Amino acid sequence: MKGSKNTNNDRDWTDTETEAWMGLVKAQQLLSRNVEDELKKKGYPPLNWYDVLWELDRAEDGSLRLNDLGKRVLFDKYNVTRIVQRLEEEGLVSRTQCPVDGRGIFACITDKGRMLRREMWPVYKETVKKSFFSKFNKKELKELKNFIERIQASGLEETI
Amino acid sequence: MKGSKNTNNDRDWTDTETEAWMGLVKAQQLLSRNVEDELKKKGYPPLNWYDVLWELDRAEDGSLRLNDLGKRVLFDKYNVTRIVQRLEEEGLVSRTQCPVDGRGIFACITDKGRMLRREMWPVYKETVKKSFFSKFNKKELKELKNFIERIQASGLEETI
DNA sequence: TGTATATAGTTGCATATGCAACTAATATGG
DNA sequence: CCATATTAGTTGCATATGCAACTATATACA
Repeated sequence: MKGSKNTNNDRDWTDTETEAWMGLVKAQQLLSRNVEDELKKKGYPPLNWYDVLWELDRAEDGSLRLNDLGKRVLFDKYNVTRIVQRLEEEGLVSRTQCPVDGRGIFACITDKGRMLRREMWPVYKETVKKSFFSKFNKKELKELKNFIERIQASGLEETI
Repeated sequence: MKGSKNTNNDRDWTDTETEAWMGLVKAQQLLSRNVEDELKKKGYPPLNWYDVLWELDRAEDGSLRLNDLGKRVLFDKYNVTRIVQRLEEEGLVSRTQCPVDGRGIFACITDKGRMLRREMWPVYKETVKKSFFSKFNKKELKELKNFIERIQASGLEETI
């Protein structure tokens, strides 16, 4: 009625599976939180903003349809509307009507936006490097990358 | 002035690093979202709740100090207060004063709470199995687990 | 012992997110 | 060309989260 491994007719995952899953979730949460905290500590905006700026910065002409942007950063459309609105208020992004599709709106990163992203980058970079990359050598990292890519590959289809 | 790899004096991460990092973040977000959606679709409460119930269910006596609980599920303390409050309103958890530490509060899972968790489990389980475990064989999974554990190990210290 | 400091938990207020209903524009199919 | 269904984006309202200030207990230490 007790024992250390209690309540276990849940034993339909192996320990390895459970640990892999839990590990993945916690690891990502921890790492993201580290970055988030670091940014906050230095007075920068949240990770969300960085992600959006980054996607825009690297996109053709520094701009994307809200729709596309949303897919890339994995935000729901109403959140895209809102974050872009906030970014616009800060002058980091501008919004323009799409000429060919009357429904479409482009978000376009401004110089100020590019600057900000560039300032945030070292903080981001160093944190991830310290708490993630530093744990692996080149070969391992490549293996890890390959593993992770396999998850994603089909994860995407699921969501469509 | 253009080219496909633009804006790149950010080249202080290798491609592998960038992809590993981005992959990790996106993969976890996608997977969690899949689970979340599946739960919602079947009329169950959010993943948050599941995580809390799970930690309590497997804990000694089905109860934990809010503080400990928070550490395990990676919530800030005010969010612990609140989620436990909501769970209590639903009769899934009860709160009791800690006898030895006057500041401490225990959250204790109720039978109803255990039941609910058990009902949610198959949904959770199947989703993760389908979108995660199914991509790997036993050996690979173990490797992946080991990788991930390495991140966590030190990630935790960072946050203390 | 008495004072200072740290820890556990809560709460008010501001902000962010989720949901569902809405507008406007495009695609589809007769 | 018209009626209908889709898609992009927005918005009001409810809920959840973050922050900072607060209470109460516990610990440290002079």
